[in-house]
Amino acid sequence: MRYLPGYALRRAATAMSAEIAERFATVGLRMSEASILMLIAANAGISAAQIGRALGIKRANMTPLIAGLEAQGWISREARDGRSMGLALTKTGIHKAAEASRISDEHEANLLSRVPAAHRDHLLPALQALSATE
Amino acid sequence: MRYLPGYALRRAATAMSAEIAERFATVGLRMSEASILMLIAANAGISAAQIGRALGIKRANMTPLIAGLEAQGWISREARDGRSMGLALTKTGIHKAAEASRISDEHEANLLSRVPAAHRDHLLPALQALSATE
DNA sequence: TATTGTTATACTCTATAACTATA
DNA sequence: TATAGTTATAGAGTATAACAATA
Repeated sequence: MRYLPGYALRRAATAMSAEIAERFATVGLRMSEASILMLIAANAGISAAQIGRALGIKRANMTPLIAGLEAQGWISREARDGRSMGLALTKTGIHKAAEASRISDEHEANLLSRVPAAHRDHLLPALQALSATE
Repeated sequence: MRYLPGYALRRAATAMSAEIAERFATVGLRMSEASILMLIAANAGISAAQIGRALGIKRANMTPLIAGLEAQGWISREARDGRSMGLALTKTGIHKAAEASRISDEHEANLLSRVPAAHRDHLLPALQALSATE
């Protein structure tokens, strides 16, 4: 069973997700929260719906996520127009997003270091071919 | 964000898992059920605890899975010793496992076909390096 | 003591449906 | 009509704790 690419893909993703989730947890973040903070850091004023589309999170599931980040004092919301809110990081949110970025970078570097050099440069393009929307 | 291997890994695994889940659903199977049926097909007499270890499913979560497969009439249980049960496929279970195998094979072939030829042979060893227990 | 199977429970992620307000 | 945000809800997957019976 281990020789099946699809199976190996799920196992590797599970293992790597568990690893970065554990790293994010050390600073009190879940993976979704860390991803959202980093996305807002790079795109101030982005809306919840736009984040959902970028990260593949349904609108209905964004609501409690955004509310939680706001309750922690990490993001602020300001009306863009009558129906959408622009999101931005607060001062502590900027710090939190920086922690998330540092952890993400460490994780990505660690991940790549575990792939034998002969295969390393092939991993990303292969994975991108699989998640390409047809 | 798309250029991060860890992120691409999660996205690819999510996309491929959704695809095979949809394929399995056409024959009334969930991914976990299909995996268990295929594992029993290749290892008659295996126990629930052994399956759990092989597939990364906790013992406590195996119980309702096995009960469901038995309720469908796909597997039978026979005492191996006083505390463990050997699992085997019934006649309809053999048919169901064969359907699962066919779907799995089709999915794996389709998956590989989507990876550019230059990267194809590198995917499996790269993924295996990531899920290797250290 | 360790393992098997079990029950109960809970958390996360994901999904759909329905609603209001606005573009 | 389509979009944004919200609420309620449900199904999976996964996790721990505890227990009885057995190895």
